[in-house]
Amino acid sequence: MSGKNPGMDMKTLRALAEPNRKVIIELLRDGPLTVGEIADRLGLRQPQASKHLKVLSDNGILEVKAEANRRIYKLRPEPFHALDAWLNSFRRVMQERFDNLDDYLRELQNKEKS
Amino acid sequence: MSGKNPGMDMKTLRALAEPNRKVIIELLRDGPLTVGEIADRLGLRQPQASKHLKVLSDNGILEVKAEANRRIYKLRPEPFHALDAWLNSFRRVMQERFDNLDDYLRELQNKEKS
DNA sequence: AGGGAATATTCGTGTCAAGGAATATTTATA
DNA sequence: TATAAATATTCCTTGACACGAATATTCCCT
Repeated sequence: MSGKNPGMDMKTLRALAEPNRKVIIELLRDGPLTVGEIADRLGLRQPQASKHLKVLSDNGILEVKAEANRRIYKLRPEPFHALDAWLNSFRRVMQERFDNLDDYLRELQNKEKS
Repeated sequence: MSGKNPGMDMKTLRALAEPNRKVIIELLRDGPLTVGEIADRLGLRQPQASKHLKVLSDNGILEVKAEANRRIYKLRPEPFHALDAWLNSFRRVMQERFDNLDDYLRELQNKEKS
């Protein structure tokens, strides 16, 4: 009941774990952009840019607004909140005040008595 | 100078973006474990577990301590700090007080006057 | 209406990584 | 010392996916 996990989506992680997509996201940090602009700044050809943008949208990381000819992509906050929540479940790890291998070793010793 | 990026490692993201490895990490959140324990709790065969653990160690996410027969794996705090720092660079996005598509559209309009 | 942007989609190809099975290595134990 | 436990490594196969090139679609403008 209390220890319910944030439950980070694999979709999000997999979508972010690609170099070009990561750069796209970092670009969009500073505001929405069109496909063409993104392709330009990344040195990508338009089709590849579109494909990556599709992956990112399909996974809920981006949202699109059609403005006539152009499609304007922007970041959605939700996945970042989710990632943040997940990351928070590692607070103990980050504070390094959690392990003490020694405790664990002692525990192992005990189990061996069976 | 001031706007230096956190510079999130691709290695870290790629390592996390695999279901089994993500579960491994979530397991180790609660303390160090041996290969066998990890394999058991994940329903993985030992070789696969070892391989995933190798990927995670090679990317600096885990560290190993050899204790006789066993190898005890535990999380390293650094990559989580890095991820946290990177995520923080998306604060504006998470607060949703950043875009206003309208501003961008106006900007587009201006550029079109050339 | 027609030509040209801006964007999306399809298809084929190559690469890379995860899984399975088998084997090697180290250490404990009888 | 022989055997078993714990872990790592190798080889092979298969599936996913990123890229390139080409094409389709939608919309603007003259």
